[in-house]
Amino acid sequence: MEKKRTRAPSARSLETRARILDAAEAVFAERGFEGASIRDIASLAKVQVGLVHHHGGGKEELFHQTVARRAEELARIRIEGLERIKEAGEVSLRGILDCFIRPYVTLAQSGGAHWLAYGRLVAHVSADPRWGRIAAECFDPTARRFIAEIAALYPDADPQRLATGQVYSVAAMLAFLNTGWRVEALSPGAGAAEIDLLVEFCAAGIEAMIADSPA
Amino acid sequence: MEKKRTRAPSARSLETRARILDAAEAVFAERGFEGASIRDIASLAKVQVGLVHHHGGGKEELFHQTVARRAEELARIRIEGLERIKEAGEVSLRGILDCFIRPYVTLAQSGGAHWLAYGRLVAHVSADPRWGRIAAECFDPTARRFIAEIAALYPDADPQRLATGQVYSVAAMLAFLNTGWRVEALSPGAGAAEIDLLVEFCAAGIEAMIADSPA
DNA sequence: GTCTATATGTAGATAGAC
DNA sequence: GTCTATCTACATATAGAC
Repeated sequence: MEKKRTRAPSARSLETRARILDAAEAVFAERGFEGASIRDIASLAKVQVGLVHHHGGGKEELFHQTVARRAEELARIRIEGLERIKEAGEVSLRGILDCFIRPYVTLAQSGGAHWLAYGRLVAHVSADPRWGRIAAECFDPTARRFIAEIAALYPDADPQRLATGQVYSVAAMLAFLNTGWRVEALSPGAGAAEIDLLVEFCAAGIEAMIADSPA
Repeated sequence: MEKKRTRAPSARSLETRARILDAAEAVFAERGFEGASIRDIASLAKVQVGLVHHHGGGKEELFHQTVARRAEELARIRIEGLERIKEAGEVSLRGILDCFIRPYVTLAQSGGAHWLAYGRLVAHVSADPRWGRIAAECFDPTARRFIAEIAALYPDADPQRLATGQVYSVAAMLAFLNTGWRVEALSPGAGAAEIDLLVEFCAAGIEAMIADSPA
C-alpha cells in the first residue's frame, strides 16, 4: 500500500530534503554504503537523526535516492547532446562517445564538489554487485540508448561486442574521474584535452574490437 | 617496536591462518570492508572471534594482508610471462598487455572461487581512495614495470599518456572480471577469445592515445 | 515536519583461563 | 594457539511530544 499523497510539501521541507540528500551523497561517496552512518549524514546536513529516516525512508532507500537524483539529470544532458549531433547530421563513434563522457567529466571538474562526489558514489555502485538493481535502473536505459546509436553506425558489428565496449568505456571513464593524481595536476585548458584522449582511447578500442574477426 | 620472532609457527597455526585469510577474502569481497564483520569471517573460517584478531591483527591489518597475499603471487606470474616474451624476442604492445591481463582473468575463470573473489576485492580497493596506500604497495610496482616495458617500445610517447592508458586498461580488466553477465555465459572455448578482445581493446586504445598529437 | 529520547542489535577489541 | 566471556561503543530505527 503506497503512502497517499495529501499535499504539496512545503518549501522548508524540500530544502531540508535536498540538504539531507547532499549530505548523504558526500558521506556515501567518501565511505561507501556500510561505512557511512545516518548520524554522520544528519550531522553534516545539520538535522536530527530522525529526520533523515523521515525523508530518506531507511538507509538503503536513502542510498537509492542519492544515486537516482543526479542520474536523471545526467541522463537528460547526455541524451540532449546525442539528439543535437543527430539533428546536425554529425554522428560518429567519437561524437557519440563524447556525448556520453564529456558532460559527466565536465560537471565533475567544474560543476562543484557535488558532481565529484557523485563520481565516487557511482564507482562504489559499479564496484559492488549488490547494487546491481540500482545500477540497472539508473544507468542501463541511457547506456542502451547509446549502444543502439553505435549499433546503427556499424550494422554488421556483433551487438554483444558493442555492449562490451560500452562497459569498458564506462570503466575507463570512472577510472579517469576517480584517479586523483590526474585531475589535481590539471591546468585550466588541459581538461578538454584529457577528455579528448579518453574518448580517443574508448573509440579506438571499440573500433578494434569490431574490426577483429566477427564471432 | 616489532614483535620478536621466537619460533617457526606450527603447521596447525599456519593452516588456521590460511583459513582465516580465505574467509576474510570471501567476506571482504562480497560486502566490502565496512560491510564485512569479524564475526562473519570467524564463522566462515570456523574459528573463534578472538582468533581472527590474533592472526589478523585488527580489521584493517587483516584486510591489508588479504589483498597483499594474492597480489604477490599474481605479480610473480605476470613478471615471469613478461620475461618469457622478452627472452623470446617477441615483445609487442599486445604481448605485454596480454602478460598483464591473461593470468588474472584465467585464474579468475578457472583457478577456483578464490581468484574470482579476489577480483571483486581488488575492485573494492580500486574504487575507494581510502585504500590508496594498499593499492600503491601491492599493485604499483608491477604496473610501473609494465609501463616501463611499453615505454621502451614507444620511446617518443609521452610517459604520462602511457600511464593513463595503463590505468584505463586495468579499469577495463576489472570491469570484465566483475561483470557477471559475461563470464557466466561463457562456453569453454570462448574465454580465450574474450581475453583476446579485451587485450585488443586496450592495445588499440593506447596506440590511439599516443598517436594523437603529443602534448 | 521537526525534535527528544530511547529501544534493540551488533560491531571491534581484549582479558584471562587452558 | 585456542577458546570463553565480556567491555565499550555506536549502529539503525522508532515512539511520541510539540
